Amino acid sequence: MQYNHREIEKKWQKYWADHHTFRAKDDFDKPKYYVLDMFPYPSGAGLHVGHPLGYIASDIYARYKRHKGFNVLHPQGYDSFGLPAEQYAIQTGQHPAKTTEANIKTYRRQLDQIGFSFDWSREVRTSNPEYYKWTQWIFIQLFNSWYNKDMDKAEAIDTLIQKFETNGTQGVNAACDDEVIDFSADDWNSFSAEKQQEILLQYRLTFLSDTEVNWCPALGTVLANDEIVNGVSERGGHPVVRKKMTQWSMRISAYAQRLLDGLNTIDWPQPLKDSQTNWIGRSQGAMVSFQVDGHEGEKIDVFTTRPDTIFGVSFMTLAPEHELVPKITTANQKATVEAYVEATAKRSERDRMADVKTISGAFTGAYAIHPFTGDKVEIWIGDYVLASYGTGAVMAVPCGDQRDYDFANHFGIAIPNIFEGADISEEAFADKEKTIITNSDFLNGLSYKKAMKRVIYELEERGIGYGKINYRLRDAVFSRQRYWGEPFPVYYKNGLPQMINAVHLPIELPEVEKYLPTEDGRPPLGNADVWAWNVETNKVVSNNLIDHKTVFPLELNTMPGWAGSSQYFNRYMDPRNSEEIFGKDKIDYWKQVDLYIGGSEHATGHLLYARFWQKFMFDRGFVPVDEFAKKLINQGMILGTSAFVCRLEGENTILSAGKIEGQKVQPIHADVSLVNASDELDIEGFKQWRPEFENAEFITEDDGTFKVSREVEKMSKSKYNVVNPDDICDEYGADALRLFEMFLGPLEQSKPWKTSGISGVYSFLKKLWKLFYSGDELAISDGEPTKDELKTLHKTIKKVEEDIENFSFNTSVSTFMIAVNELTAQKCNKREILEPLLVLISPYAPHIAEELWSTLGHNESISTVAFPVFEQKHLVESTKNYPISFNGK
RNA sequence: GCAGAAGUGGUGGAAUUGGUAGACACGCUGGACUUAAAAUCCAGUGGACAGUAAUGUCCGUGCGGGUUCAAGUCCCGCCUUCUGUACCA
Repeated sequence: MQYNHREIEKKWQKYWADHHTFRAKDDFDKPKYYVLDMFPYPSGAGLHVGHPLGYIASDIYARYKRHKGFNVLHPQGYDSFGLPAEQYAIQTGQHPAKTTEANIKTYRRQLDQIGFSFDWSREVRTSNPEYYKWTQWIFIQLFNSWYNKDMDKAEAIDTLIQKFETNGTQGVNAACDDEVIDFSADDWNSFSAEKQQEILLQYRLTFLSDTEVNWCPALGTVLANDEIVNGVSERGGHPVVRKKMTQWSMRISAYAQRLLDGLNTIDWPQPLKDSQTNWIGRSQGAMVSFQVDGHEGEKIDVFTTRPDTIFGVSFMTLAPEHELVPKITTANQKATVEAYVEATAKRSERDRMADVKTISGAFTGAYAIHPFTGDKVEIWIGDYVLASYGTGAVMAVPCGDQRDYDFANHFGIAIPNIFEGADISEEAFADKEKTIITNSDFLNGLSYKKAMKRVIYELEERGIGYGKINYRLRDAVFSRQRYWGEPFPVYYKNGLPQMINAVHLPIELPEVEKYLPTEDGRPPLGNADVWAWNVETNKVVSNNLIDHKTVFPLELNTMPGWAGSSQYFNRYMDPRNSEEIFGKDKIDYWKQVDLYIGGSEHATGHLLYARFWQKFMFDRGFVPVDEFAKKLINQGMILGTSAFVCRLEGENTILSAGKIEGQKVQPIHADVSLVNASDELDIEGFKQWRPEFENAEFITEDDGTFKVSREVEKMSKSKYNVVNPDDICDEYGADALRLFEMFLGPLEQSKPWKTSGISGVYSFLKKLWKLFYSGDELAISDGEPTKDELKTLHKTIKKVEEDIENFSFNTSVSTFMIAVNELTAQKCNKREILEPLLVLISPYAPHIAEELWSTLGHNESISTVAFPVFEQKHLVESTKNYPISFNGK
């Protein structure tokens, strides 16, 4: 019998589906293991061979854990709300639900043919109302919570109301808006219900506020900071401008410190932790107030990480957008300042970033009073100070900060030196360790550390400042002006948001005529005719009925992409529960993801928000652990190996790779499917594919072949180097694809794909098959294995087990090859050797393992057969060559 | 600029703890089978030099130093590539 991958792979995929082989059981006595892939967005383009890399790795691990006796949860689903489907809807008028459904079908077919052991009975889709019901539910929980800094956790809003009722704001230590007012218990109790709601909104973990947002006119929506790359939208590369809008926000900043601390408790890659640490951006320093000379009551607050250098302040710089700028600018300087402010406003964010070197600014004519010396210091504006960070103002210490130094130099401002023994003639001195302060009154002679302590003490003593820890992390804007996302369970009464009672969820996305914003600039849901809430019937009703008494308008924004992906890992534990987001017994058993595999591009988006929601859910007692994923691995990218033909410049002559030396040529991408394993181009195929070269002259190598030159690039359609897993599965089979993807190299590294290499693993599978068959006959012996055969088996068990535990899947594939090569040489056909070998191989190449396992007479799937146990005694040698070394050789 | 990762044959990579560098594959070369090709199988394959040959000698893990009986691996200094991030006060 011949190895026929097409037949056996189909057969076993059907068997697994029919027998629900990979269904995770809620068998609470068994040890559990939860393996999860990052939520895929089902794009219209389908999968290329780079996408399944992580899925294959996680699948191997999941199957391995089943062999090891674990109850394995290995689910899959779709992050099915998102921009591309909506953009497509805008262009074609097709409902995004329809295209999403079609894309999911393609995705599912592609995933199925690779033989993954997913428990599809638990599939979730974020765009499914049964699922987003719980996304809306969590939103309501966030709305009904505040952050108690004294307890360092989120609490129900009721506990805050109690505090207000008994003591007012006295003793309340909460994460809240900046401009909250203080009041007594009596005040509170005399406030109108509306006023009380307005105040509470300033404390809730999700809240409405007028925020400066990143507005993308081309996409017609706001974008989160992590959705903007180099000042343009990540998707589409459209320009982004700042704009003030009323938006829902999430008070993630309340969790900044805990998000930072939690990183120490989880086994995630260091680069990923570093980028989260960076994004949170903790810095320790002090707030200092500077009075403005001649403007009674006006002060400039600055945050500084170097309060020890305060005696080196020789000017102040405000961001051009700073609110004080128009107030304090003198008549003399007005024209200059206004011109500068206007010029910076015009410069796009992108220009500002691209052009870091140019120093610009303007003097306001006003002066601030140095809080210690009482000296007058000039107040400047400059665009190197960002309005969005800190207070939008800095105390400039040119001798200790390079940007201040450059600014001072450029405008001829004095640079007083406050560092003992430091040379500041060329550049600023910023070495904290070597700092000794001088020319600084009470700080003279102190080191950085001592001076910090002392100056903060003085600032607090004199009431002009205080020590502070600042975070770069901003509260996350949670509203999107989009159609294809979760609707908010919110209606408006007198302009104040009201939560719909959770028992009436889900609030389903309404039908609209058009998916674009309305003509008067409201979000797409503004096009819906039936989008109002009746508080008596608790139903969504026609807009015509809005009377602001029993029928109210519903929220027009929808939630952002990360809403649905921030708790999906918990929902998988109990995905069909319609009473609760998940049962307590289920979450207590499955607890958290044990192994999470996905790309590093989610470092500061999904992975930060999901950790935030998990901590919130933990605080409120819904989940038992405050980190959702114990271990995380970032799989590397699979790159394409592009093929080029070279055309002689200005002529219609195309040269083979060996003929281009010394010639002026232009490289042209050739489709990789037209190139064979020896880099030879199918010239006729190429001519058909690019008819403009039909009459071109092809200069071949001396042996008559035409060779392309190759280069490793990102896999993309435009580079014609995309390889489709469908083709690979058809020609070589899923087992070969799985083995080859692992064989390419270490999981976490990026590596180039070259289809020619797959013949190696394919012939390995054929050799494995041949161990069982002699000609057409199954030839298996029940005889005693020899010493050598046992040695081969046991060293393979040892190595493969170590490899899987270390996620070193590439090396176990070579180990299999060595084992099969050795057993072939030994002419081994012993059941006692081949059966355990099949179990070893089955996580990697499950179809062939199942097929051979059943031909050995087993009626049950191999998937839960115990993993073979390594025995040291088989590796002991009877004779051994000892290498002897002289001088290390 | 900052942070992280990586530099090993023609190519992907292996060497998990400092102990025979290049496992396993791809490709290439030669051979068998075939009218021929594909497929399959067998042998060889880091470089240089010497020898008819078996074989031997030397050089070799980005570069320059160092530690050690012994370094791809450890230490110091540089170079290059990739990835992330950036006027963050």
